[in-house]
Amino acid sequence: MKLSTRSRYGVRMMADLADNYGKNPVFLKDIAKREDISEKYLSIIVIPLRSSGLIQSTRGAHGGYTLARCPEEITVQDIFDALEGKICLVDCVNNPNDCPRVGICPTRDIWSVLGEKIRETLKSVTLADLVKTRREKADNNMMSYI
Amino acid sequence: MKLSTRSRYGVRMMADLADNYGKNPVFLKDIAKREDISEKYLSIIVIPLRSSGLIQSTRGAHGGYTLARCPEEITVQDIFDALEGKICLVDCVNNPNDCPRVGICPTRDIWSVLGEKIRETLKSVTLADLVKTRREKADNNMMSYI
DNA sequence: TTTAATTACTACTAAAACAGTAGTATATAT
DNA sequence: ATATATACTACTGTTTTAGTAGTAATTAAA
Repeated sequence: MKLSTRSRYGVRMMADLADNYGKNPVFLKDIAKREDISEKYLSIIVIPLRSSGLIQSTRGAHGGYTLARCPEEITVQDIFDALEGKICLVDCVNNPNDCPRVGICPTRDIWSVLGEKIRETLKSVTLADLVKTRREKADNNMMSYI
Repeated sequence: MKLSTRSRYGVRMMADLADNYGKNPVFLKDIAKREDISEKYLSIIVIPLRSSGLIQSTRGAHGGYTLARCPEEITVQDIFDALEGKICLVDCVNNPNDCPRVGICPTRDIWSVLGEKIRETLKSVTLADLVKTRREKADNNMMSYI
């Protein structure tokens, strides 16, 4: 079980946008530079984030991206939904009819519960939380130089 | 995020063994038939289960597999450990030195927490639990015929 | 109205992971 | 001896991942 770079980069991108919330639109180029991610790759990842309504874009010179809602109202779960589709560990959880063993299988329930726990956890973290820890970490780094 | 068939089949196989705990060793052939999984494939999956000490095997005619401990003392987490290695959603959680951004990255903490939640959940389910739900489901199926 | 800067979109590709299959070797009860 | 099991190694087709490449469309500003 590994997280895809797609999801991880997506969350980092969103955290970056959250850190710049309330300011001018942010260029993909700058996010890519700050987060050390290929701009081309980010330009693919950004599409589902936009089409799912989490961010807004402005084209052309002085364009860029901004969060569509405030950081408090966007959870990591929202980002996963946009980038991975509904997290579903096993098909039979969402499509019981696909598997003839559903009625007797004792393991299906675990995957269902586990998926729910994951969603729950991801839902409990907002972009505002991420910004907060990012700034705390930045402060700590500053302090270590003094 | 999908679970691999490897892990899922492994858990089903272990649940099957748990259901036969205390009896004679179980043939892979029979597990494969009952669980509707390729015997050849199971024969690969079974190896790490054995080498990690979760099951014992007897070779030759009248051979087969048995649980090495009682069903109450084997968790789904144990099975994942054997089949997937320690669940690690992102490398930087276990190997902080691999990523230069560890000191400032606000997302790493989430992956760490999420991994812990997953482990916690998987650890809370024992093979005995699985056997119990399996038998309950079997009973329900019986009832529906009356 | 041209130009530079930016997002939007489509297609392609190399590498890795996944899900198995095939075949042989080894052990053991009868 | 033989039939029946596990043990082990190597191979293979498919899918997913992690990108790259190139072009089109849009817009602010000179």
